[in-house]
Amino acid sequence: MTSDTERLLDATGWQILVALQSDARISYSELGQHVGLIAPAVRERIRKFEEAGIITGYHATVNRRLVGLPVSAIIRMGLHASESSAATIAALDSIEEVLECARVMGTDTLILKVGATSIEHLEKLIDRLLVYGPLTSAMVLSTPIERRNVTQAITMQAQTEA
Amino acid sequence: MTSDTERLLDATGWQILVALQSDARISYSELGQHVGLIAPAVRERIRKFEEAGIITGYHATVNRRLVGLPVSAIIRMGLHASESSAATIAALDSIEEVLECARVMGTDTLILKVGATSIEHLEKLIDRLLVYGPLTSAMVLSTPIERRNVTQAITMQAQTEA
DNA sequence: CCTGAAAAAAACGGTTT
DNA sequence: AAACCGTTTTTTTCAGG
Repeated sequence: MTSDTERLLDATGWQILVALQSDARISYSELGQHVGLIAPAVRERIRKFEEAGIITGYHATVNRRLVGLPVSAIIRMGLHASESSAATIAALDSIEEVLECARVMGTDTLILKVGATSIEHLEKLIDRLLVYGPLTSAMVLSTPIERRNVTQAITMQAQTEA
Repeated sequence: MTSDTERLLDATGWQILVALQSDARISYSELGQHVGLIAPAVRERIRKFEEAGIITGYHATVNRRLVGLPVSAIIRMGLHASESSAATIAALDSIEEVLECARVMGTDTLILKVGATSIEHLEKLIDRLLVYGPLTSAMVLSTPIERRNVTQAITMQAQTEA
């Protein structure tokens, strides 16, 4: 955390950040009432968060099951000797079923989260991915923790432990 | 996809859904101009999406590195014979560093995404998680695909393939 | 799904500390 | 530099068709 950003992240700043993680469509006025500021002040704080790159976007979350993607899987993959990491990532970027992709250090090289309409669809997707490297697939049964807010507490906990 | 939801998911409905995934704070008026509807009509469409559970929320995304959580890891875990899945999930739910958790079918039982302030913090977190079962950890080096919109195309592709 | 009016919120500029 | 205040403009909301 640079000194530039920590100036923005006082108690009020964190309150705003947490509120927007919980409900990105809250109005500046209502948010202001929660944190004890007037709407334009809230607006200005948020603008600075965006400018600093602290807030990278606002996104609606959709229930994939209800829109036709009931199947999810987490796929770990290595890379064939012939496949460069950059080329593989570029290829994955063009596969819409790949919802997330992390480059990791460990047994595997990439870990993907994918969505599919059916088991058959998933099978075909796996075939397409096998081109780039060996896979280890795990079907998602449920998602007990879908998304957790980043709070000031997490970052403070480390300091008290240190 | 039930018949109840697919009535909402015509071409316009999908346009709205994709737009809100890209920018959850877009105004109804602006969204209406993109999809060829007037603001109240857009508002009503969105209300139905929320009512049907298709849109589950609107969330700001924060750059974890800039707010003090530069370290991320994906941790796969089994469960000790003595630990029930429900109890473990409840315990994980109280650990703020656990940002996501999926129950999976495969070699492992749970797959977590965690955030930490430092390597030391991550090490202590792993110690706390080890209580519940054996772990396999992979440090995240980068996230080439952070989040991809769910589009109509994905759900259609399967139909054309079938 | 559109129309039109009322209410609310956002955006803008100027002022204070 | 940051928050407040008041005004203008835009957006949202709600009635009815």
